[in-house]
Amino acid sequence: MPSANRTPRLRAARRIRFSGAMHVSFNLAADLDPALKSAALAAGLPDAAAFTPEIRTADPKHGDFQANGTLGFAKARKLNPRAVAEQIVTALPASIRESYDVSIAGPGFINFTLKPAMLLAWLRAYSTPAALTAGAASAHAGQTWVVDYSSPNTAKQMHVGHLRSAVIGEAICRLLTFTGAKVIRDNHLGDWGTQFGKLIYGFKRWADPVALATDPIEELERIYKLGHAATPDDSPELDEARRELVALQNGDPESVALWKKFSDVSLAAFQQIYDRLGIRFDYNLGESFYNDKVGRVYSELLGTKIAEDSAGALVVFHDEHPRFSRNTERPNPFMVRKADGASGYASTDLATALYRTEHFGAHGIVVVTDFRQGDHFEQLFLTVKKWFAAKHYRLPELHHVTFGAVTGEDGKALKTRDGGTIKLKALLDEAEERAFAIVTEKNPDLPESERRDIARAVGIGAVQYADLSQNRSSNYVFSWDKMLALDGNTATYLLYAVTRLHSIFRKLNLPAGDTAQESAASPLETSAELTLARKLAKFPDAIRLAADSLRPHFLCLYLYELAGEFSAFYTSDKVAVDEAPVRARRLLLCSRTLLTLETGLHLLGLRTITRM
RNA sequence: GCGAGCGUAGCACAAUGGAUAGUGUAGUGGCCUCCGAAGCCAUUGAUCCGGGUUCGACUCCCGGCGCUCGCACCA
Repeated sequence: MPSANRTPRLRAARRIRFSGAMHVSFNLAADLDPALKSAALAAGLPDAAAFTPEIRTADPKHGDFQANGTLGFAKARKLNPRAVAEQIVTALPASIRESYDVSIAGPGFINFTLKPAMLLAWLRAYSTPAALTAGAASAHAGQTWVVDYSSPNTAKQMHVGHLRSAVIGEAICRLLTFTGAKVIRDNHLGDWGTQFGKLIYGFKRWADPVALATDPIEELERIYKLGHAATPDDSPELDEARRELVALQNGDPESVALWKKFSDVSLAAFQQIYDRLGIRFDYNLGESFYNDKVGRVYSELLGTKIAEDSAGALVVFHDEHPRFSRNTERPNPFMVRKADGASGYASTDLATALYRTEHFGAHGIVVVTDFRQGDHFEQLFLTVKKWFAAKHYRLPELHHVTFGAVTGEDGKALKTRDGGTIKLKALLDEAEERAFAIVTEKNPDLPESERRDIARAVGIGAVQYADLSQNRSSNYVFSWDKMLALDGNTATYLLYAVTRLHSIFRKLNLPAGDTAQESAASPLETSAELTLARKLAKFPDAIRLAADSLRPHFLCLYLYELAGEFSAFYTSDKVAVDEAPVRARRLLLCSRTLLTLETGLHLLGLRTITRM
């Protein structure tokens, strides 16, 4: 029987070469849509040109992908959906049949299950960070996106309410970069406005040089509170504070020097937080930067008759809109210039949108703030659209990424002016301390410096992940235990999976994610291997979902499930077995899982570690 | 008053109009002589109420109820 023995081996060898040479799409589901459309035409279905396959990733118990489109298509034409599905499936091109097991289920769903050989071909094709990046980079290739996030007020410490914008914004930046965009990170600081009159007023009276040297931002915050308390409405003190503001706006050297000092001190303090969160802005173009750019906004909005005078102020009504029309009980106009001639944040935001479009050539602008500013940004975007259309400026995509406010135990939003808010620095410190205690308990033999480093990654990661893993636009109540949880669907679980993977390669004395021995891999076989491989091949879908919707929690969910499949695989299938082909294919899975988890976690802004 | 967002097990969350609504945590019961138990396996438990659209609704529409927030010179 030598020939019978020989033939399959030859075929297998050819198969591998063939798989290596043929094009394997990064996003596998993308191949199904055109294939089903042409199958519908080839099957001669009535009105086949109108058929849309509606490809979705499927519940794993049904397969990898499913086509839902036959149901609606058949019903609308009084056809039997299962019969339609059968005609389409029969007409499917051979390439699809080679890659998938195809079945029809229930009322007419078409299910596609990737064949093990196709899974392996995909895993071989996307084996490096460069391959993943190249695969993902088509979505926003050649585009420039400006992301406006964090954006705290200067002269105040960041508190827990500032966390969400910073963490979500950074993850969005990384997702956009990964999908091919050139991203400009812009910190739109609140560094201009009436509060600086009060701050200078207070500074001149109560500044403590010693405190200013040791903890400047704390001292500035103290001074501002004093200044605010000392200048009640209609008081002569408030008039004095206003004079300070006018002096600043008129360029009085002493006032400008003070203002500059406040900004520098604040930025330095913010950067300490940003460093811990892995954030580095390209620009810190705060409101002050647009101070001399609002004049053009006024004249162009007036010239195009988009803005009008109302009670002495310059405002924009959107009469076609139910809420922003002048014809409502309590009109809510977009206030471009106040009656006293001063600019507000509407005018600086308009100037900002123009600057980002003209100077940065933005294709898209993303602003990350909590939902309370929803009306403002809706009005802003409506106004920008009319303005840019009237002046024939190119209109970028405008996105307001909202999220719920962080509230206290009473359900009320935390506010800076009230005492008792939790400082962001204190939160991060506490996170690291809790993580350090756990690391020390679990792994007391590691040197302290390494335990400290691990605690930073785990503790900060827990805080980041807590904010990223939920989509909710409703508020959430701040809780130390919730924010710093280290069990369950948390960063800890994902980092633990990463460290186990590193440990496997360490034990075998192979470089992390080693791919050298993969050619020896035998076909995927066990249930745990196949389940893990299927999950790995869904990475592109998770990226697409998260990047398209600007919702990082889709990526969190995917990574958590991937780590779960890995943990199950790790428990049931030993990697370091003696049979070389089995070991090779399991190491291939480990290598790819490590690559995917680390790539995904870095996209979320988390730092990964090799031991914990 | 007008409007927006939210309402899913005890608690905290998920579900791009699809199949038996998923997970964590807490509870219960198992699993370390064996690549790391910060883990794995099993199990109890839920869509605010009432209509509508759809072959199919947590999801879309209408009407209630509840919570949070926004509504002219603060940002």
